[in-house]
Amino acid sequence: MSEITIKDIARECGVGISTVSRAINNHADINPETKQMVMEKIKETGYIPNNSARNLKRTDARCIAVLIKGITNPFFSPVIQIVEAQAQKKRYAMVLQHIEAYEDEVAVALELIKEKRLRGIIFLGGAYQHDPEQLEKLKVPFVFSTIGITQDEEKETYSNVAVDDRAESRKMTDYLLDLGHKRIAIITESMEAQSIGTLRLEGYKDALTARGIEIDERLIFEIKEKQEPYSMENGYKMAKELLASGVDFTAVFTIADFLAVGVCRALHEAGLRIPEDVSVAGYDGIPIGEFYTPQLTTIRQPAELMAEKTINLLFDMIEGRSTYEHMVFPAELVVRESTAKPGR
Amino acid sequence: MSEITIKDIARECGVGISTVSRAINNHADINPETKQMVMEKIKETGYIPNNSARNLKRTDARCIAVLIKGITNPFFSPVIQIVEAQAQKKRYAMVLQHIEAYEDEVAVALELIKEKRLRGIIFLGGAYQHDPEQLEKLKVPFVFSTIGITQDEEKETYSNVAVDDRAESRKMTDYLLDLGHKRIAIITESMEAQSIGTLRLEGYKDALTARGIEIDERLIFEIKEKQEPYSMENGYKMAKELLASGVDFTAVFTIADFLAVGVCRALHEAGLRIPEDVSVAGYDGIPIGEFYTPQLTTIRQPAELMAEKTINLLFDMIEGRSTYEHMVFPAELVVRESTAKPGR
DNA sequence: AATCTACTCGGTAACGTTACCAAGCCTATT
DNA sequence: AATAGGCTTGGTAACGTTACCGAGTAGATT
Repeated sequence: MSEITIKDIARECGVGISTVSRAINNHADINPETKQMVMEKIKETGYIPNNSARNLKRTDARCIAVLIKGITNPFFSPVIQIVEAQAQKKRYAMVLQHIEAYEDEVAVALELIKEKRLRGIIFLGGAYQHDPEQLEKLKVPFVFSTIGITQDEEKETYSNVAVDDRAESRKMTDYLLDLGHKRIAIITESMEAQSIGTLRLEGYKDALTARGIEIDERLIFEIKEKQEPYSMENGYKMAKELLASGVDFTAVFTIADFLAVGVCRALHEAGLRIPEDVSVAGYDGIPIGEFYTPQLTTIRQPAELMAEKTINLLFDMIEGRSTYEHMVFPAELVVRESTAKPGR
Repeated sequence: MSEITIKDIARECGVGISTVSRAINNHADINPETKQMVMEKIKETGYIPNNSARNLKRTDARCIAVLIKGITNPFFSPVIQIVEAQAQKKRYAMVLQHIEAYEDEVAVALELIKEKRLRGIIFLGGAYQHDPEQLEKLKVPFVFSTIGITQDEEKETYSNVAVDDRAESRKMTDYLLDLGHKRIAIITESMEAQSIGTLRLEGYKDALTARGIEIDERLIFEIKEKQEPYSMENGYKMAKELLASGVDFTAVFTIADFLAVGVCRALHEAGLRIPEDVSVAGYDGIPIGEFYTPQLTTIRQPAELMAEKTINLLFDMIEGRSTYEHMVFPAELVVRESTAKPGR
């Protein structure tokens, strides 16, 4: 049962273990013939180096991690792929760590750094506020991606790549207002979760107050569900609540496309036509929005571009070309079939 | 920059490193007071044990891995969550490894086993045929989940938890035939990929031949795309091809719900009504099918149940209560809005 | 008073690998 | 002929941790 080690290979080949190590790691100081002989033996025996031992000794481990909160979000999918591709190009390994909504991403990151010899971390999704002292402890370059930006000036201690959620949310709300909608319901995350949802709600409020429209709390629907807030099911449930409440509205803005899908279904079941009777707008720009009927009006985040900038920024930090940076990307208002002028 | 180690803790506490190790690992042979003192120091200094060193020495690592091909599949999401929860209950760590469609899952698994001291592996998605010799090398219990079952008797060498894709696919085809459809187009994966797509196509053919209907190759559309075959976009493209081909059909059966969504969109754009003009059926039972308009008729796999059985089976194997088993679960034909009697 | 047991604890040898140093051999240079 | 320097190679000391052995202390038993 005992595993085969580098020593076994060395013995079988009649060389020293240093030589085997050199063969494996593409070191310069080795005779090509010796190297080939060793490599053949390795392939023959099916030997695989023990990475724990490697990481223990090595000084130049090339490994980064991506920490994801909520793996279901299809928005992350291209991000992961791009990051992985770029990492591979730089000959870095990438580990993917999925964490639950209630877990503390920074604590998990700390463990991860020790375990692997991590050179960098990318955070996907999650809270936008962290204990600076905790972050300090990471001691490894890290980039928050898609976590929203705040107005705080103390944001100086970390890097992030994001969309200005508040401004983009306002953009969508302004668009709906421009269409002539006056009573816009919004379906958002629980305010307690310090996540992007909070910022998007702020943007909604900004737009209304800028036009002197009073904010009607009855139009704001908060999702209590903590586990997986951005789900179609939650959108469906909230829309049912909205309909049952009897409050007047001509448009629904959800802070995620998944929610919008659920809303559309609920409205459809209630016999309401979209967009003739009610307009529905989402946020994220996930693929389903393009193939749903009606196609969803949304705010599309430049996922691919952001992913590329994220990984590049991380490597810049790892290689000392940059300390930290804050990149804000413009998102795009994509007008499709689900929104129109109020019809009544 | 040097990391803080167990030695530092021992020195600071004025005890031996063995004592610190005992404190960390909840060993019995330690004075509760000493333990508390050490633990406080650890918390104070922010020390985190180096997992590489641990895994190198340890004999009882408690870690399993889940290997996923194609992370975007929402079908896997509940599976991962359930597996993780069960693992946690058993105090096992779980690592998630995402691999590309073209990668060899067994080879990746081999590396993973060495790196972490894996006690078991679960394969999600991927080919259903593997080199038995390669599998032999794993030397660690593993379970294939959702990879389809074959008729081969040489399947004796591994465990799997699956749905009888061929039979279920036939079930759907029979249902469409019973409705009165005679010309059913099928959108499937490339035959080269030895994946579930192949089995589902077989089921389709079974149903037709059983009724003496000749198989019309013009109704079979294979997705060439290797990267991410089960996408809405591919469904859309294939449906466009189907429409452009001018071949007659009254129903479309896709081997994945995502494909069905794309098909629906393409049909909608072509001015065809679902199900009045064309019936559309999917496979998988992902959430979007319930919230799409029209709601999709599909084959729903019991994902949660399968996940639970998978992880239980793996632990049975790890703990020696079982060697290997083949579990086949019945899937459910869910009839919803997207299918009806042919209308013409 | 002597022995025994239970409870603690420290020292040390691994675990499998890589980094580093020293040494051997050969060819080219002085 | 002697030295220098480039290629190769092997030996050995770490890396940070846990398993194991042995030993010390205290109270309980003979």
